Amino acid sequence: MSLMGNPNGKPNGQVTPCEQCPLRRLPCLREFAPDELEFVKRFKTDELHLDPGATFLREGSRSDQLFTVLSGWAFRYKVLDDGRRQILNFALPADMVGLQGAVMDEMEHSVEALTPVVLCVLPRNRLYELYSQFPSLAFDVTWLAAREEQLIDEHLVSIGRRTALERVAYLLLHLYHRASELGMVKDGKLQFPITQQHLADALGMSLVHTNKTLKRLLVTKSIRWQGRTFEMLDRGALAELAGGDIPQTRSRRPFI
Amino acid sequence: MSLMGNPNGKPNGQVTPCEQCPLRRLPCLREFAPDELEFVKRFKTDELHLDPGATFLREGSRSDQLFTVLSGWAFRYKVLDDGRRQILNFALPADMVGLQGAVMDEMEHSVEALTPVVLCVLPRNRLYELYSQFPSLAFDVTWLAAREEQLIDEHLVSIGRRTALERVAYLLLHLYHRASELGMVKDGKLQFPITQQHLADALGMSLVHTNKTLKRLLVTKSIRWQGRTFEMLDRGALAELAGGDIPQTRSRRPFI
DNA sequence: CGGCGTTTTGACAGGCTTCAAGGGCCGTGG
DNA sequence: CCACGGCCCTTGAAGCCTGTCAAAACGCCG
Repeated sequence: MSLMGNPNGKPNGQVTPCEQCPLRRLPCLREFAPDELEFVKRFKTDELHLDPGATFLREGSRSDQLFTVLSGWAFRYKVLDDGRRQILNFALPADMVGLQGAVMDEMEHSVEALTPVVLCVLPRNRLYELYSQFPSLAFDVTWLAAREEQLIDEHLVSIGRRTALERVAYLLLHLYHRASELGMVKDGKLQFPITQQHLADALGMSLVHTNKTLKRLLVTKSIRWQGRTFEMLDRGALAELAGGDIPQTRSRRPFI
Repeated sequence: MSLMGNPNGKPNGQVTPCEQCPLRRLPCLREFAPDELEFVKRFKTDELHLDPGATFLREGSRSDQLFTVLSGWAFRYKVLDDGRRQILNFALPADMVGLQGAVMDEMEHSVEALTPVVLCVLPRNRLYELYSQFPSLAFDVTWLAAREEQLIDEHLVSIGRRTALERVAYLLLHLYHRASELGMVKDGKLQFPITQQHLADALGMSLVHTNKTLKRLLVTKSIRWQGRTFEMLDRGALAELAGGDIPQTRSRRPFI
């Protein structure tokens, strides 16, 4: 795999042992059984530290590995020939990235880091080994894939059928909700590494109109967003504007 | 599972033995190994025959089974409180439906038959058994999930970033392409069970504008669409209007 | 201080939705 | 056999929503 455009890609640095994986501390994630943990330890070949802006998976390329996000934000996207960009969704800690490339031929989308990102590296050619030896983990991979599809489905509804204001409100609510589950929210405040251009490209809107819509949202005082800090002031009001709150995931979420 | 609104749901009819499964005749699908076939035979508990319009998976409900489409067309969709509908994608033969519901808690979308549909019924509570005993089949399930996500990704790009004309052209090209792989096209002609309302709901456009855009497309003479028959006249021209042809799937596609 | 990426604002054109109404096709029932 | 209703397709008109163009303000960093 190449890390073009990433001045700071540091493969083979210190690899955090899985026992101390930051993800294992998260209450929203399920625990590994001892033998699973043992297997995953051997499965993790490397750790990657990326700078913001680094594209670590590229549309059209073949990837030899798949990743789990250990920390930081990233986003999946596709671009058309003339440069139009569509952000498909955002990847946060505990999200798996690159499964499509691992299962199929080549990547059909790219992934870029928004913040400094730490990735757990899993070798693509051993994925089948995981399926053979640990069906429970294989099931978890499927769980993760199914959940991601669910998120995209909801996103599709937004872009297809929601008004501009609803779209913005829903996406912000969605991201806040996910970050909150991961313990990234303190006092209703969240470090938010997204620009309005990202928002626009995710929502299928122009930058200008995104900005004006966001302004309309801000005067409702349901949220505050200054600099890189996002603050939830009135979740109920925001959910109202979004046309409904986020559906809860009941089952215990796996990670690998 | 309930089959509300389906006057003709015929469970427990004659179940086609897997050896004679119509899908196995398709050259685009991979073969089962003998022991896989043996297992799948025991895994298939039933066969469901549905009428057009039957909703066989419903948003918000728990489903005890997942399905493989053996024949016919269906579509996945979500509706907002006020009735706005978004079609997420279309399901054709060899597509798996309901995996989200089988892996997670409850369905986040509904699925409705467009034509008479025959479904292969697989019990949800035995999915883990499949994962334990046949990692190769488990891998196939993941493959199918990954591919579906890929299709939705592309759809998301359409809705978010393509013009109305490009959207219509791309979706028609996409459906034609898939139907073609499945041997449903003869002489460039295809039985097309979709109304303009379906197109509109899939593309996130109004019915009126979909109609007018379709008219613009028809005068290019790249396609013909009369009654229930769709005919491809100039695929190159259509691909041009769509802003690119469909990316080919290289790896041999599995089905279960 | 200068440069660059991001955020803001205004103006304007046109794409798209909505409202409205008519036509065609087909199955049902008188 | 014909009338009727339902569903789908079609078309026109009006106006809002949204994209594009342009320019300026802001904030951050070397």
